[in-house]
Amino acid sequence: MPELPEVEVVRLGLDGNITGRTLSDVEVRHPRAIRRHILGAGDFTGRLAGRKVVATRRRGKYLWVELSSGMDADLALLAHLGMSGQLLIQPPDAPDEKHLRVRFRFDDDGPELRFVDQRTFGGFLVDDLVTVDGTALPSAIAHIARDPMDPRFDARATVAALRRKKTELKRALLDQTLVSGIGNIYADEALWRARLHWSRPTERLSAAKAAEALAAATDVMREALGQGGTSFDALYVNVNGQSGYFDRSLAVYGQERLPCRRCGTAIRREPFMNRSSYFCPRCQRRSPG
DNA sequence: AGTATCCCCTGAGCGC
DNA sequence: TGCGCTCAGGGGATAC
Repeated sequence: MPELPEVEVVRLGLDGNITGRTLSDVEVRHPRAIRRHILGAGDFTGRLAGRKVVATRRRGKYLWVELSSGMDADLALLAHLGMSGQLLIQPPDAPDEKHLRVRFRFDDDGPELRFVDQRTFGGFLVDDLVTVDGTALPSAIAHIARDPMDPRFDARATVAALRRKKTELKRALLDQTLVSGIGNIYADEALWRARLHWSRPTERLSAAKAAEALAAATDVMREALGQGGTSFDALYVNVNGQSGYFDRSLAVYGQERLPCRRCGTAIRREPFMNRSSYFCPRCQRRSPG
């Protein structure tokens, strides 16, 4: 469940299901799921056993759980879902999923947490918390910018930073060190709302239009969160395996050849960074106008 | 230093 | 049927 709304849906599910519980056995079923934990599976499981989940957090598309650690320094279990990762709360006797990569058991023998990930782009690490700009973050994501749902997100500063870049607007919106949480779906939706073409050079963008694009991204992600996120298929589900409904509200993403909701022109798809950009060729011109 | 491309993986859908 | 190709809500590691 990759973009901000989907990750937040997962975080909320984790919060209600594992906060206050203590980890016991952790089973790493696929090494790629912990490839970013440099010290390996033994260290990973050893550092988690006996730790209690005290909070769940998110920045952009990353989420983590803060673990009580007694006398030690504060620790976090950091997760990224990649393209196809799911975090599921399951009864211990539920059959293993085909792509089960990590199983987290708790000392109450209650429902377990499972990481299921078809493409293995997602994964975990146990990390130290550091303070960056007044906020505690796992050190591995110290470079990730605040996302638009962060109370301390600075829209003006982000607009200024965006306009200092020399790149295409959509690349900037996807740059997680500039603003985090926006992915391919919500970038396209935001650009459509702001009537901007994905390839608009950032240096030729007024502050007002940059602010509009950013506000549109914020709005569309907030709306998507309200609908439980975007799911086209069973890959994108909450911790209980349920899909969100925002796919019904998408104006352009995945809508190639369908009429634009504003002007009726057929939505187009263009190659973009080995993926796609969807846009309305009439509402979203390459040049200002 | 900042930006752009490559690459990691599995599976679904399509044309032939 | 099966093969080969394209495509998929990501980001890090390199290359320029």
